[in-house]
Amino acid sequence: MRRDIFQAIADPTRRAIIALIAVQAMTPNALAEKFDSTRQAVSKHLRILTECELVRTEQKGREIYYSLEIEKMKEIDEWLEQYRKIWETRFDQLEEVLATIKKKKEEK
Amino acid sequence: MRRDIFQAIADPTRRAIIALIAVQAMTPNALAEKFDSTRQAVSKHLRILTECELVRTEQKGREIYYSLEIEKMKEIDEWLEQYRKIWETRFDQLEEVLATIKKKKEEK
DNA sequence: TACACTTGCAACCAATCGGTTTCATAAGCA
DNA sequence: TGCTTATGAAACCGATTGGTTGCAAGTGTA
Repeated sequence: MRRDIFQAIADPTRRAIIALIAVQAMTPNALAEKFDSTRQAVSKHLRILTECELVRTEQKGREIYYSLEIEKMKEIDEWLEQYRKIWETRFDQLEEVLATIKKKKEEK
Repeated sequence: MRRDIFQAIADPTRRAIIALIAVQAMTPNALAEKFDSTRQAVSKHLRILTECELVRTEQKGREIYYSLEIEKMKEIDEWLEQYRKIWETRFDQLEEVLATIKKKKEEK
């Protein structure tokens, strides 16, 4: 199935997983302990995260360590960029307005 | 129903709506013309966007203009901030490594 | 080899999602 | 006052989601 990073971060449990493995690599079992749901449910989330290349895996014996593919997170940042431009422009305009007000005040 | 901004941007049609109304306020009818689905489907998306306060509405006669609440988009930026820190740190570390390599080269 | 542990996958299920059609309401216009 | 236009809400539907249980495969260990 075609996975999308925006769909991946839509679920709060997956965002929590992302936050955890961003700090340090973790096994599915260790992750599952942090949540109320079963290990299999966490495993499903990890599969979704894997499908959209948000995580990296490293096998160590019979354990598999999952860690965050931070580069992929930049995709969200890139998407956000167009909107950041807008709010920065608005902020600049606001500053301009404030500066004008201040100037007028000083002229009085 | 409790709405979440991450859930709101998960759908590609909603992201397209966001992109359109970021540029200029639009009516549901005008928006629906841009998509293959019905006006009612677009209306549903607008309701979801409204529920999580991502859009602002302005009634003009019998038309309702929808525009983007850009401030709300900052929430995503704030969430992303923790990860931006990570990739910027990694980038700094990479720069450091490159600088060291360069230095060693020059010492030869 | 036998057993315990870690993991992924398949089957199933209730809830939600994104879409449709139908209908009700409100505003402009002849 | 009718008629058209713009919109939202409700009812319905198939697909998807997030969860479960059960099972199979691979790895470490006594």
